[in-house]
Amino acid sequence: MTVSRALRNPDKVSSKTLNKIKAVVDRLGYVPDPAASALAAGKTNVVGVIVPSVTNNVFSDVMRGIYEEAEGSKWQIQLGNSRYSPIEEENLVRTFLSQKPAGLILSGLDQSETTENLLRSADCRIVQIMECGPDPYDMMIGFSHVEASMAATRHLLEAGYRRPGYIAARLDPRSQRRLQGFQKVAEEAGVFSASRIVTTPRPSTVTLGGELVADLLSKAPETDAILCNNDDLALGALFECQRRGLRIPEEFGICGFNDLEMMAAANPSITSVRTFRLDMGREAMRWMSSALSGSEPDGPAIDLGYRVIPRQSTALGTRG
Amino acid sequence: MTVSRALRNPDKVSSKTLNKIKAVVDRLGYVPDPAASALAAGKTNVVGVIVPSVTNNVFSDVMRGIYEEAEGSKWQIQLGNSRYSPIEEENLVRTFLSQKPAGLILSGLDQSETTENLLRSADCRIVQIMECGPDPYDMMIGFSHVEASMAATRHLLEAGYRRPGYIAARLDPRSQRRLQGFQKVAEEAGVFSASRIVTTPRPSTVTLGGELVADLLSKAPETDAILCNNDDLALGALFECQRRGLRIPEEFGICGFNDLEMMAAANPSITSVRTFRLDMGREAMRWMSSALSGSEPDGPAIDLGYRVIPRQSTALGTRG
DNA sequence: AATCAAAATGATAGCGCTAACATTTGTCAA
DNA sequence: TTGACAAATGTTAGCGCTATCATTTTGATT
Repeated sequence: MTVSRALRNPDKVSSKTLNKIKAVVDRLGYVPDPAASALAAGKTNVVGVIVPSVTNNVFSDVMRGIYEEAEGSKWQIQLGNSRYSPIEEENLVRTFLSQKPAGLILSGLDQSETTENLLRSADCRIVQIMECGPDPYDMMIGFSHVEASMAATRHLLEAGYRRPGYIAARLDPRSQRRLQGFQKVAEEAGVFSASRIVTTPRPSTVTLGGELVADLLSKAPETDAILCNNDDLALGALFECQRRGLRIPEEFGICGFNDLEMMAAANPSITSVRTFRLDMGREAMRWMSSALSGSEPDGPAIDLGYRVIPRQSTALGTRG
Repeated sequence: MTVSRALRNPDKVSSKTLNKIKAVVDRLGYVPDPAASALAAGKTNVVGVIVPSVTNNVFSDVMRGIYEEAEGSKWQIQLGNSRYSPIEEENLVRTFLSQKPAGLILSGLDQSETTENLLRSADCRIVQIMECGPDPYDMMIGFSHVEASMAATRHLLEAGYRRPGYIAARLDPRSQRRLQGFQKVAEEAGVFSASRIVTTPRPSTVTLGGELVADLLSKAPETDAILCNNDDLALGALFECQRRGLRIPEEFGICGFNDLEMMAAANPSITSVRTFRLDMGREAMRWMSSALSGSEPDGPAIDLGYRVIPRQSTALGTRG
């Protein structure tokens, strides 16, 4: 028993015995069995993380933030990949909960009803990431996708573009909201046209960005700028425009979303909406840690915001 | 006991009782406690995966392959991020092994001595990925980085370039071997110059690709082509060359490594060495599954190879 | 030295499952 | 009907920890 204490709570044990124990542990190469510990204590040090994709740059940044912050702490990250499917998400939540995790970090607001019930009655701390919205399960860290894309659309209009389009691949709920933001601002400015929206259920790639732009230009050749649902599409769009000899930004403006590192390096550099993915991961894990160690975070939710980063690809030079 | 059997091994139980049990399980919402199971059985369904980076495109493809193949099986993936550090890798191996995993998938051949000892005496199946080499712990799936970069270098020479350079960021062991391959072929062809090699310990980004090319061109302005340690650098190099007005491929050839999807979409499209990352992940997990269910794979190791994909960025048109 | 509270350590039971073996039930041939 | 054997089910113990409470030790105070 004293050994158990020494290993989990060293300051509850006198330094003399502590040293003795350490020596023996070293000599024997003893490592506690987490399964036995979990069984006896009825809880684990596992923090489950559920993301819709492990390939996507956006989520890999978030994950890196989480891993960085968990590094060196007692919390053990376990990753689940829901592949954008609410059903797989539900299964993952169930699996994770059966492990009596200390906490759960998951993306978005759009869980299935069953998942929601599971989570509301779950005996662990929960951080929702990627979005801000009402009625969090517990804690929430994200930003408003609607507002972010509204700001991007306004930027296009302020830059002087008058016939903006939108391209998007696989429309997950967050992408939907970004499209809504675009539509709202475009309508308010009287420049909205449904024919300038091109989407596909296929997952987004750079190549697809080119194809979507090609589609868009054949359907609505008057289009003078696009807001892209993400940066991969934006890069593909840039390449396609260059192949067509369209001058950017003079004849055609391009704005991405997320501001991946490559956007600044492109030629011309590409305007994008910066989102704070690494910070989101870090903050989510930091909140989780402090909640688990008893100190409640300030509020139930934090909005990390966004920032439109104007670059050459929309630098038309004329104003409204 | 019959319930335990019914849940793990349904065909050891009569269909009558099985149905009864299923009904009750459903009604009660019973979910087995994995910790208790692990403790009693002395083993788990966990397959630990250790990768050096979760952000890197290369590893995220591999991970996706692993997740796809594990999907629906009883094996539970647990991911560890060693962040290119042998010490963190050692800790992860220790942590994973304390969980009595069914298997371990890890990258590369360059474990620390302690890690190697841990793994050699580990009571679980092991698949090494990313590289092929001698003396596997257990199973091995990868390709030869030396040969792949040798082929890429030969491609540059055959395309007609005569003063090839090499740029690389953070030189992990696999990158080192790629550089060696370049050097070997270049030396054999009598076109090697150490001044045309530019490296940095910083992690690679698109921006960095531009900076490295700028460095290279100021140190060795005669350079007429580069082999890039990865595709991010290649893309950055392309942009930087375009900014400088260097005509590609006529004045400067660019070859990447990995053949990320965006290489084909770029303008001009970028030559790269295709590696089979998704397949590597899938095969690794497939081998793991079959090894764990008793059917041994054919051999201890498989070489997935590579393929140079010539594109516009090296299409000089002249031949050696 | 005697007293007492606080700190440190120890004893016991049990977490929920499964391995191993024991027992019961079912099936078929003689 | 009986015995022999396989299939199905049941019994028991214990996996390696930790919660809880009991006991001992320590150290400060009278």
